[in-house]
Amino acid sequence: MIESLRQHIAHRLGREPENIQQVLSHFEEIATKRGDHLLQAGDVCHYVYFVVEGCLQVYVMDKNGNESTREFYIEDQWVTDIFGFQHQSPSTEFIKCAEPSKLLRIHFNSFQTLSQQVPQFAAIYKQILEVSYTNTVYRVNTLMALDALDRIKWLMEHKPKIMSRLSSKLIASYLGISPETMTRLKAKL
Amino acid sequence: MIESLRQHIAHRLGREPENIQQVLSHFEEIATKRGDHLLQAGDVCHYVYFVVEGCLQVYVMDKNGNESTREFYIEDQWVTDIFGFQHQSPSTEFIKCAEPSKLLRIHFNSFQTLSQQVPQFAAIYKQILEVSYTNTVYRVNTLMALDALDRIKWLMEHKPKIMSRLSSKLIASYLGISPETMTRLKAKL
DNA sequence: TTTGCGCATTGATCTAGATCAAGACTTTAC
DNA sequence: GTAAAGTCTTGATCTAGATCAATGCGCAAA
Repeated sequence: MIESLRQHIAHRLGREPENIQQVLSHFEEIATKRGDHLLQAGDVCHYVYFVVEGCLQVYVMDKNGNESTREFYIEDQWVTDIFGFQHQSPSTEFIKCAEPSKLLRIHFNSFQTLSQQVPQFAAIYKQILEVSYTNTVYRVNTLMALDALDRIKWLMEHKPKIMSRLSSKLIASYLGISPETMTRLKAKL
Repeated sequence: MIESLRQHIAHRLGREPENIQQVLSHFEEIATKRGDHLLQAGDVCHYVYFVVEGCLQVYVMDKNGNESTREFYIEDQWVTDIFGFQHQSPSTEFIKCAEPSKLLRIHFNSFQTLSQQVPQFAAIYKQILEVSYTNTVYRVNTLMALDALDRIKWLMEHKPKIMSRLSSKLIASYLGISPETMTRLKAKL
């Protein structure tokens, strides 16, 4: 399990750093069932998660109690509530397992230590930030500029794994449409 | 004009770094009129801009030719099309001056040089990335989970400067609603 | 000072997508 | 294996917000 993180890091840096063992030693393995929550809105997020296997859903709850999914994270991706984690303040988001998952997690304290002491770790964090920011910018633009049908097409083209692995209901909550509309629009593809 | 960037950097780092002059020397001052474009979709974005005075609008065009504004940037903020800039690839976004503005810009080559050679510059860049990412995450969540009226209230509370400085039309394009709806909802506040 | 263009407002109408409801199907739990 | 719960689909209806159209109002250019 930790092996998959080792490879991820080596791949990101283009080589395996000499202090990789020090980095890996701060991570803890956990296994979850579908539906398990890793974070509830209002709680402080103490961890960054690395998905070894499975899928995590990050969402908020609207005033009618509907889930709006900001993002899904699958194998080889990093997940946290970035603001709440950095400031160790209550989160506005939920993190839930959309599939039974195998995860590695690193605690805030370890994260701080590694960021300061291991330049390679800081470098990876910067890379993750850039990719995450870039993705989120696209997310805003597709939400604003595309209608429901084009958002479905966008997802099929850009995130085919998400499209095929998850339930229509979850995908609808990611696309900002109701499950019924999802059904009807899929017929038009 | 460059003085404002000097202060911004000193403030971000908590002190004025000894090599500040080297950093500042890579920036070029430009002044713009309202409506000037700094980037057109399809072009490669060669610069990162620092807003000394004024306001920049970053937007995309939907298939009906409507502008969807991803973000407005005012004094003391950094602007670029992050993905296109980093990869020096054609942009999907436009950057336009929403007000006559005074800007400092740094070219991609200089940016690369400073990132590699000046740790303080890299540190500031990481800070900007974190803040930008955090803001964009909130943007996705407000777009998805709030209705039009609540998005207006959110903007008034969290970005009062934007709300009071810019035209209703521009604000509507940021909130993802039509100018007519904007007029009608403002009456309900 | 005039001309004209972009913006704001208001009213009338339209529509994409939501909501409500009901039946069939598929997982999950014991 | 059966009960219970969640999911998918289809139909009927509703609604938030878009679009179209007309008017008045700044404000910028000549």
